[in-house]
Amino acid sequence: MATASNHQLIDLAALSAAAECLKTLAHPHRLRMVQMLLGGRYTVGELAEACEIPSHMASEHLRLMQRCGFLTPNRQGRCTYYEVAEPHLASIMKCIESRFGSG
Amino acid sequence: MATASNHQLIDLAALSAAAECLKTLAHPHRLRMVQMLLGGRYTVGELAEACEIPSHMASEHLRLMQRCGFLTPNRQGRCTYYEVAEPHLASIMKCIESRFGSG
DNA sequence: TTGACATATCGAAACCTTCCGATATATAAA
DNA sequence: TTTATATATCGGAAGGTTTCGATATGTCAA
Repeated sequence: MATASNHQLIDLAALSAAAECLKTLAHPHRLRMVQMLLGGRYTVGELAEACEIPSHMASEHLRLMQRCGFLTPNRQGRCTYYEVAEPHLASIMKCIESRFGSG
Repeated sequence: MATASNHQLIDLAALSAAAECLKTLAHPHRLRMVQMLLGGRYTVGELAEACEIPSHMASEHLRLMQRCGFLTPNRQGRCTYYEVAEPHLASIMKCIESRFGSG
């Protein structure tokens, strides 16, 4: 049976890694950034402006998300573009949108 | 177009609520509990034993998850059974399993 | 009522996160 | 080289989370 409902419990070490990633995602500004980046690439400054925070704080949020593999930076002249690097982010974000979106 | 890709950005207030919920989920013992409870109902003691923690700490984790609407308690004699109350938990957990599960 | 058991709550110590101002680096333009 | 712009990093203050032992509550059995 391919793709059978694999309902073994995940071991605690893997759950700790998952918890780390969820903790990283669990911030309103970071969620906004991820939601934007799922639709294309943006610079630090653009993301900062969308979240209404100073860009040095956006930079810090982006660093955290880079550290757990969600995003990758891509320097282009003076600007750094960030892009989504973790494909699972799209499906997690869809879950969040279906629960919290205005639809 | 029904179910068109609803790609408006969620407002920051809703993202804050989402972040709260994610933060609550973002703990290895709480993830283990949710994973178990998606397969049936369990008592505080059973969940504590599965996580290898004292039951008064399991009780605290369960209280947090109850507070954000994930679970509901159900007293039966001396035991309290907890059950999943938020249907979206199943799909979020599936995302997590597909990324971190041993499959 | 007493004792045993299951769960819940309290208060404090230890730890982690967020945020901020200041400063550093890296690139481009003058 | 100097200046301006964009991003990154540092150190510390404020606030939140986790964990623990101690204690309280709620239920059953004797």
